[in-house]
Amino acid sequence: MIDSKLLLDQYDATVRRLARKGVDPALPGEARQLAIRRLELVRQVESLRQERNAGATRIGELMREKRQDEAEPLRAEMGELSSRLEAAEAEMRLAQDDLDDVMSRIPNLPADDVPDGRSDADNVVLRTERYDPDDYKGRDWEPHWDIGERLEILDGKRAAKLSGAMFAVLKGDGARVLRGLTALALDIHRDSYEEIIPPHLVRTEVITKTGHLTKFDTQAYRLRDDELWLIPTGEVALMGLHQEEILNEADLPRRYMAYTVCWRREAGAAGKETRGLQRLHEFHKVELVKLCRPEDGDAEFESLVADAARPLEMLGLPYRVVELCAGDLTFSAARVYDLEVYSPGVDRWLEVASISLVTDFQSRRGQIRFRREAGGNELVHALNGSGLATPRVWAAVVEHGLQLDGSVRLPPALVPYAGIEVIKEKGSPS
RNA sequence: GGAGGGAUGGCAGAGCGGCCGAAUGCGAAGCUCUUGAAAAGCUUUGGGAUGCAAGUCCCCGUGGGUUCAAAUCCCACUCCCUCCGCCA
Repeated sequence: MIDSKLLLDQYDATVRRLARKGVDPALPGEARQLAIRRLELVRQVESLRQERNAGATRIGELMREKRQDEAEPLRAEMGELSSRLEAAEAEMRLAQDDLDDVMSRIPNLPADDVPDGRSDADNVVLRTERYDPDDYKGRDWEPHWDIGERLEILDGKRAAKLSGAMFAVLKGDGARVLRGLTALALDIHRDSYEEIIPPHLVRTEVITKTGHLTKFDTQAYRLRDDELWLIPTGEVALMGLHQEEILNEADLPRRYMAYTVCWRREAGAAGKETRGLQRLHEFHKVELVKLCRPEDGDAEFESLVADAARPLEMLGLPYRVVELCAGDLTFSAARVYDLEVYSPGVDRWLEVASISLVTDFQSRRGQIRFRREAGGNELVHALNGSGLATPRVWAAVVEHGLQLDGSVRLPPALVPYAGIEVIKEKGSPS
């Protein structure tokens, strides 16, 4: 949620900033009217309450002085006032609910230096590392799902038998590669991020306040018999950690990482772009989250991008950094960089990490604050990014490792973690 | 799943329907004293809304109710703890 005061104090500028994200001005306009209405009602209610309190105190005094006869008429008067107050309070609550409802549909403001644009076509490639199209000419490349089935490390048929489309079964060396990737990622960040193993089921309240559950976002799976949700990303659990807390300024920044399973309903049919491990209902991910002071947000963002790129560097994968334009930013982000790895098997860039500067958008709803040493409490700024999203990185490692004899050579950095160097076809000579 | 107990400030822990945003203790911060430290003394020490400010208003797990007036009485819910059962 953005600060509703912005709609009262800096309306025009706010509408302009939201417009860059493609928000119809009618929405902030409606919110502004509701905010004004709420303020009027708050003032009205408070003055009525002041009157009531004064009257009640007076009655108390009269009672103590045994002046019943004087108290009685006042008491009748106060009864009447109280019912007026009750009505005003009910109206105020309604106005507050209406305002919250509209505010929850307004996305975060884009950072001012985010490029203009409407869709992913307007995103900006900031840099490309280790990619040369010539490297991929003159030989055949194979998509990871074919390699996986051939080497018997990925079993799409049985995954479908167990759970349906967009699920995966990894076997043998395939499973070891996944386990190795997560261990690698956790090790890389062990000195700068505190590792957390959170619950994978969270309360409605927690997932709502992270902005991952809204009226139009039904990504998350819900348990039938309990008021709990399967986390769609570790971010939900990590951001939930400090909800309703006031941290000390000296304790910031907080940097957390968590290796979790992520579940997403991914409403919409399976198809060409979801083959293999490209998009799954259930996958494993190492997530990075930071909470920091507002003034440190930009620097923390830059270092988070570097941290997210580090595993790709170590694995020797060609990747590029893409800055999302204002119109393509996610709902709660002020700035997003995507890391995309080149997949020779499908000849596409696949998003393997998304790093977001969320500013105070999530902490406002979750009430995650910090106490300034100079005095006063403020909302923390939050950032999140993938430390390593296993399925797509798994796919990239397998596709890039493909050798002319059909086997797959793992990147040297992964070897100690996976415990193997080359994945060969079963029964082939070793 | 069954039985009982509880929820008040950073923590512990009082709180007759009005003088209670709330005693007291601990913790923390500042100051005094001291060569320094400790000890002692003094002071400060929750969150939020509204307002230029003074102030006013709200918050004692959450939501309702009774009342002129609720931390205090009533109802519902949630969570936590203990014991029993089940269990990796």
